[in-house]
Amino acid sequence: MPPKKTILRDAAPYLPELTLDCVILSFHEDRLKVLLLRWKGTQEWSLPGGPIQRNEAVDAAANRILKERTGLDDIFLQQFHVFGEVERYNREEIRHKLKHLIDPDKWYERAVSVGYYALVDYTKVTPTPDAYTEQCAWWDVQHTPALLFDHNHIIHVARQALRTQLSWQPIGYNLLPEQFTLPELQRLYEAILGKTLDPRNFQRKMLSLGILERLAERRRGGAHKSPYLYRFKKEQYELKLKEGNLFFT
Amino acid sequence: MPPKKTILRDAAPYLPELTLDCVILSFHEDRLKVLLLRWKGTQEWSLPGGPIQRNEAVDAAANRILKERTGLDDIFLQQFHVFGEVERYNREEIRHKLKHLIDPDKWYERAVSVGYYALVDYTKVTPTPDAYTEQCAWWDVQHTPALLFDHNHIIHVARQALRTQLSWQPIGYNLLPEQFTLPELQRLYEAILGKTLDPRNFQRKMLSLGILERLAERRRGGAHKSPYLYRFKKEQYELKLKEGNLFFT
DNA sequence: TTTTAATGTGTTATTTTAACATAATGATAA
DNA sequence: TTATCATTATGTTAAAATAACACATTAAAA
Repeated sequence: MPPKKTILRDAAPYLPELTLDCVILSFHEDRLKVLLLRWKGTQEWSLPGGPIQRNEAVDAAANRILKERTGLDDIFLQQFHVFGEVERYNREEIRHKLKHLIDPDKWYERAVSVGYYALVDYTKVTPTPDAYTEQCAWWDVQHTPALLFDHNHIIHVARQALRTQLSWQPIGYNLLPEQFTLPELQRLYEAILGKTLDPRNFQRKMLSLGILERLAERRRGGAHKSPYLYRFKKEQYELKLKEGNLFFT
Repeated sequence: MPPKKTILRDAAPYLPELTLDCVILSFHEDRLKVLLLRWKGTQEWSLPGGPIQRNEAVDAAANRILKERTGLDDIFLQQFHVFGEVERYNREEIRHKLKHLIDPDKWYERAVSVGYYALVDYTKVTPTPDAYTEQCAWWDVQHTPALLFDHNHIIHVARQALRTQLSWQPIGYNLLPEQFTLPELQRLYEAILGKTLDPRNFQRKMLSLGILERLAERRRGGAHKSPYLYRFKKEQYELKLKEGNLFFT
């Protein structure tokens, strides 16, 4: 491989050949949603992501991207996999689809990507495109379009990781608004686990963990019996997480 | 940051600023062991690891390093964390300690490292140093010396990951020789979990999983009642793993 | 006022776990 | 040759967790 444009690359503020991709998930109308970007002048979508600055921790870069795309700070963000294959995707195809947007030399190199997932409150996000894209929107994670790069695969791996980490991570805490009902929490767990749960057993188990506080209010407006509102007792929640005692089947 | 030696670096067969570190674990005399390297002309130890080739998958690089240090192929190898801090360790200190061995310019850059752990059969390993080191040896994971770089920290994180993944990974399968006794398997689990288990309950639970085959032979030579030998039923083991049903408390 | 479907609470049988006891074994020491 | 003793194998039981059920309550809509 001949050296090329080396001065330019090394002068760049970014680490070459290392990127990250963020699977930003939320929960809305009983569905898991993922935040996607549409590239300028195309109908092509991809995950948010990008390169890492030379003087920036990888975790910090993930937080920066999360902040830029959602407006949110201090959010649960978890690295879940490194995508380090040489031929992660068809680079020629990307070069063709995005040729009007990017420097072909810059994007033609093999890159390793660190995958992160973030769990955010749908109602608090302001989806914001980046310099290369013109639309940022939530997609039902079950019905994403064919994405650029290997991003469908990355989403798949993220969801697997989320399922196995469900017991050790503060998952409800970040995906739901501050106040929520038990049926809402149950539907979140069902969406992540991909199976239905018995509401009576779910309720008993959740409450027995001692991490929920029932409020005086109920959620009004539904067609039927109005459910109680709850919020997480933050200290107890984090205690349980440390103990690894939120295992859920 | 001024550009420097850019031609040289880009011509290099390795990805700049990306490395990997391997926490190679085995089990011997009831203790978890980790494979460490001693650097030439020093008393300084570190984990095996190194850079990734431009045309090489990151997983392939980990397998290459594992093979070079142990002689083993086709071994369970799991990436567990990306160490992406800017100041992972004191680079000045490393530069001083290893100044007789390395090009200071090359090693003075910030690097991101992908952490892997491997679980190997102690009896099958031939510890082999690399070009920079003159000794490769097993250390009790509880009593490692102060290591170079952030490698004590990497071992710590690897052990945490191993504990939480104990239920979903084929851990016994790789850490033990083909034939083993139930007390040996129990002591392995105790070493990983860091706590003692009740042998009666352990035995019943293990056997109830249906992944062990009892052999006619017993292990002779112990001072007391000779225990039965077992081996894993590979298909059943992998089935259980897929189901995520090896949870162990 | 009735209907309807979602919510909250309750019951029970089964399974799993935790805690504890004891018999069998086989080299070693007496 | 026999007794000793630590280790292994197997057994028992109470407590806890889980799974699979039934049913009363509620609030909007018909």
